[in-house]
Amino acid sequence: MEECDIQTKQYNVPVEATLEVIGGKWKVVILCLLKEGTKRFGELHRYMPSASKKMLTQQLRELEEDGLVNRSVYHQVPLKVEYSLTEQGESLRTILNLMCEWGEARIHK
Amino acid sequence: MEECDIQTKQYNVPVEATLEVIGGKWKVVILCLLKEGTKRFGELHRYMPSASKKMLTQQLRELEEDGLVNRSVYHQVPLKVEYSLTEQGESLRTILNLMCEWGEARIHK
DNA sequence: CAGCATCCACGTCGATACTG
DNA sequence: CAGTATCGACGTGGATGCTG
Repeated sequence: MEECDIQTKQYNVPVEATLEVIGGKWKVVILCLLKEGTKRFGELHRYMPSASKKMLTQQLRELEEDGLVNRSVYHQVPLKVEYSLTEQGESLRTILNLMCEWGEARIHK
Repeated sequence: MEECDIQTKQYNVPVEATLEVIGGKWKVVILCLLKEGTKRFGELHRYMPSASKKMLTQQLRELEEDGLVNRSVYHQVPLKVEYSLTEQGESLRTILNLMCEWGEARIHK
């Protein structure tokens, strides 16, 4: 991705700005898991086994850069890293909840 | 994509079922445009010029197959095709509205 | 106008192996 | 445990030209 300055970038449809940060392949899934509480890397990975560690790391890094997710490292052995929603991430809670509910409704129909 | 039977497919996180149908690169943008009213193919294309006709067609077809979008063909010359939300598509309106608002808030912050 | 068919460059993503 | 590094296959998606 080249330049992505959200301030200068032009959008014909405002929702494109939203997709820019949560449009990644696994991002909404990650956010849905984190809205239930802080989680460690391996824990996230267990919930989404079809995402490789590489993918998971990549998506988490981007979410962190965009200010939606917090990353806390505990320098102990074995290493421990925890992920959680930032305030920005929390502001998506309503949307995430609705998306989850919509999915459930679609499965059980 | 191979088998995608939503009834038999297992999801660790229910939102995956949602992403299965609206996770495509341009689907949410299309749905956001259609929630404002019926639109023709060319009209949609004008609102999202960075999506090729091929891409737009592909995404519309998938949305149609998943029952979110209606396709009406008027056999006149020149040909006229209109797209609109189905009832299933309408059930996403709240989510789409919130996503748009969230995007606008992020742009103007 | 609203597509479809074809070709092909490019980037994404998985697999594997290694590290602090 | 939580990653990083590297390689290479594959699929996505752009460009172009044609059609009902």
